[in-house]
Amino acid sequence: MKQLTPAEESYLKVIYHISEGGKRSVSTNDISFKMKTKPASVSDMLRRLGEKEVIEYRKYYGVNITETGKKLALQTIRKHRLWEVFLVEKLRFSWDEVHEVADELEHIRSKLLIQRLDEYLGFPKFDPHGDPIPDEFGDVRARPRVALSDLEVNTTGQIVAVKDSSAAFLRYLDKVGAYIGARIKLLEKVEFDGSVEILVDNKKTIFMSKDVAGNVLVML
Amino acid sequence: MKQLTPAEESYLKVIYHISEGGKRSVSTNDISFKMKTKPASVSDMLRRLGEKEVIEYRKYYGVNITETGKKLALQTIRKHRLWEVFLVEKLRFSWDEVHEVADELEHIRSKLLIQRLDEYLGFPKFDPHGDPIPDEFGDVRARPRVALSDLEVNTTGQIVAVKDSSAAFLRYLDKVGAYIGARIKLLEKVEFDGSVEILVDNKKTIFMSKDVAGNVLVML
DNA sequence: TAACTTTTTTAGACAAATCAAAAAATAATT
DNA sequence: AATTATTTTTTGATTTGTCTAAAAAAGTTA
Ligand SMILES: [Mn+2]
Ligand SMILES: [Mn+2]
Ligand SMILES: [Mn+2]
Ligand SMILES: [Mn+2]
Repeated sequence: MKQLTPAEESYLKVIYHISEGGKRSVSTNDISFKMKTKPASVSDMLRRLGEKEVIEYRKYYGVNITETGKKLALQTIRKHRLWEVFLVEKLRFSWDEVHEVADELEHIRSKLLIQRLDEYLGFPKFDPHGDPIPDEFGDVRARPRVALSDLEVNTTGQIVAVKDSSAAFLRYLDKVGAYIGARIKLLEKVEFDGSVEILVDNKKTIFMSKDVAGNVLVML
Repeated sequence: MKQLTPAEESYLKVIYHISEGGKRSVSTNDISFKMKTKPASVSDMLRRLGEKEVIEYRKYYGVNITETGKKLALQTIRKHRLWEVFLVEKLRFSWDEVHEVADELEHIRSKLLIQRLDEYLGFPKFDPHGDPIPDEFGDVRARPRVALSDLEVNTTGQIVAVKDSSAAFLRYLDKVGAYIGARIKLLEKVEFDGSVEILVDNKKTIFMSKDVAGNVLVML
């Protein structure tokens, strides 16, 4: 019985994402925050996910995702990101509009659909936010990336992803003219507040607060 | 409260389709057959749909769809058919593979998605089975069509739709070489069993049983 | 009209997903 | 270590969607 319901898939995806954030065990509260549900609902869901053996659940001590759980989560993430590419590349959505729709589309269950979509999109390796798209076996080829805020002055690089992909943040980046693929050079870093000044495509200078720069990921 | 759940949308769509089939009131049994659920489940759903005023429900006497119900059903049908076009035109699905996937995709709720999909597909007027795609206001421009079995000998026409769009039937049509858009001429009609012989694209002759011909729709 | 058949509804149960309120366990602080 | 604060789980309810079995209504036939 490895078949998950849409809700279970969503919870598992969230658990996977929090796990990847480095922390050892994932807490009920963290999940409830990300899922926008109450902790009581989470406890209930954890019991079910535990029964299906996609997580290891020790009451009061949080959860750890299992290997099968990880595989399943990566399949959902793959679908989510492929749909995001579709929405942006083919339907002219902007990168801040795709997330909610992809959150629905990711639960459509058809192997053929995803294979064909992947092919149709030209087997993309990254989604509109620069996140890697797992292959059909759940393998992700991650590229080394560093926060813009951690760069040293005069270093050059390329914006490859964003850490925060909330609509508000993405629209802000649009406004200031930062985008995935942009060639950048760190011109100045203010000691006082950690804010930075960067040169984009050898043309335009942008100022960013430390907070913003910390959510922009760069490949050297 | 005009928002329907996916299940409610599916029931309503089925009720709409049966209604269009000419019958006055739609029976619980007919719905249960099409929905592949038990009559008891249907009764329950009819109560809910009645409360939401998308159908008029008189216990024991079947249901009639209301005007608002019709509007909503047509929106779901629009989405279903647009997705079918997408699957066939863009993802190389064959016309017998699209139905189940479209039945899932049709419930994705995003106005923008459907607008953009429509635009991306070039505002198609018919789906892969020749059925008309309602516009965003629920208007359908139906074209006059007649069953191949009702044609007179020597009449010419064009195959524009199928009445039965089960995978088995569609694959059979593929096998014999009948397709939407084919120019045909009725060569012979056997009195004995109602079977017909047709000429396709002035090239190939096909034999069809009365049953098959009755499910192929032609425009003169 | 009465008896039988078919259809439909009701009653009672269950699984999934959610919540609020209360209880229990764990963590933090004096 | 005892008290307080926080987190997590439990309990009990609710909604949606489904089922089986039983009851009721409608339709058909003799
Ligand atoms: Mn996303
Ligand atoms: Mn993304
Ligand atoms: Mn269909
Ligand atoms: Mn169709």
